[in-house]
Amino acid sequence: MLKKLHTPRPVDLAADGIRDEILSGRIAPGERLPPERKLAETLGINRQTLRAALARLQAEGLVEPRQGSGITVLNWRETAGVSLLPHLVAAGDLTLLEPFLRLRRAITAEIVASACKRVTDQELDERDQMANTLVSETDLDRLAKGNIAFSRRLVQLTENLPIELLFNTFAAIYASREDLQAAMLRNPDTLRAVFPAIVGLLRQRQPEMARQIVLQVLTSLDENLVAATRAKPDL
Amino acid sequence: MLKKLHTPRPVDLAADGIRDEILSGRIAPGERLPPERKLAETLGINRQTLRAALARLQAEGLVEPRQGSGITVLNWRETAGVSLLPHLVAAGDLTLLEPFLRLRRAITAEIVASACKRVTDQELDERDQMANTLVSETDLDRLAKGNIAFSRRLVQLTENLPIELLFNTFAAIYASREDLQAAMLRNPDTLRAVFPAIVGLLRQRQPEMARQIVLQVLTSLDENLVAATRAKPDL
DNA sequence: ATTGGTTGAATGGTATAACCAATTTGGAGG
DNA sequence: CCTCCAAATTGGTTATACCATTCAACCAAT
Repeated sequence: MLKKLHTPRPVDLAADGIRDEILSGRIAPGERLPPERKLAETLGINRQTLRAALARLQAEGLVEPRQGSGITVLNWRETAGVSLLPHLVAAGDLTLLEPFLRLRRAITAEIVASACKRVTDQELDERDQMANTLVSETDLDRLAKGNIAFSRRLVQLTENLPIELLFNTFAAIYASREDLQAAMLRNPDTLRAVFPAIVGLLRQRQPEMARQIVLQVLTSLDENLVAATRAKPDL
Repeated sequence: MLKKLHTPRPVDLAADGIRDEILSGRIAPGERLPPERKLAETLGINRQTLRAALARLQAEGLVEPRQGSGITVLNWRETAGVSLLPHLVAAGDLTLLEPFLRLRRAITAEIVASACKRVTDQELDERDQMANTLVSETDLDRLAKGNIAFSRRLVQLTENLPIELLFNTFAAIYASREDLQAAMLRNPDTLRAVFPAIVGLLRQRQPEMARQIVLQVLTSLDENLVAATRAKPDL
């Protein structure tokens, strides 16, 4: 049940390669990529395959082609969307961890606060049961999966589609780097303690108080995580 | 200086068409798209062009092709990223406004709180000057642009790349629907009053207090905006 | 010399056809 | 009924040609 390690596809190699050129700054914003025909020859792939790769980069907000003119490299810090985040963390930039966690806990606080307003008694019981199952979960892999599932259910409670989509991007980040998830599971007890705590907050139905508590608690947890990864840079 | 209204390109039409089919639910998650060859013929375009359109949808997390098997439609509520948001609001779903604003103000509060910790005296003076310019700005278009610029500068203060990227997505939404931005400018005075208020919060350098105030104020403003758009559904 | 339009090259967008690679399907053989 | 293999199905890639847009060089008229 290991990862597929099929021969990497040309389109993936091309997209990753060009993306790396842009993100590293070796191709500056405002510059233009070589013409497709030339670039394809350089990369040793067909022009159509190259175009497929370029389509991805365009969707990510890194480049903008213009017929007759060329393909200009955009200033991705001002044009790229959150979809770029998984690629950035995949590149291994550890300084992204702290900012990312900061964003995540702001969102999480909003989620819990919003859920406080909408949660029904039935939902409360279901989450309570789910939390009880998770606190006694010993298998770390299932604990991680349960964490995602619990969080997603919480998100769905808010009936906030934009937040749901943002959560999906977060989940994609975890998926792209298992080591990140592993780091979060370094001391599983703290994670296990989170679920009942959240249920307790939901039960009180005091949104703003819940928001502040979540912010406080997560800030403390995240600081530990950052410190731990700094000590062990193998993440 | 109007919009280019060149003949819409086949790849755009195809991508938008298929995306709409998926988002509207006419193609259910788990189902498979017709084979590329057949679908291309149906749409009256070439297979390569169709593949370019499919590449976008894949980047957005709507479909997942598998060689030999077919192209399966994903459950986009669980797989799509925030990059889908502009397309959703472009589709005209007004119920998205309130959730979106809720997310936006949670982020904004985090931005201001984070900026409180990092702002330098020099930055403070520059933002103060910028705010003073904006409060007396009468041209609505320039006010809107100044708003974006002011906000972006604030985001950059946080030195939080994930939040920067998220902000870019928000900016893309405004760009995709000018009417949304117009709605926010309906009573410009409230917007103009925001800039000095934020500078005042930065000056106090009390992050958590700033967060709560921003949340309170924006909640009030956003409620008015939602109510206004409900009254005038022309947004 | 400046302005204006024209022409041609450069470059991204689309079309057609063929072949490769992974998957699925269905029948032969046990 | 099960297993296994071969053919059909389907996405991935290559090759080639042509269309549409942009831009620069050039030329002519003022």
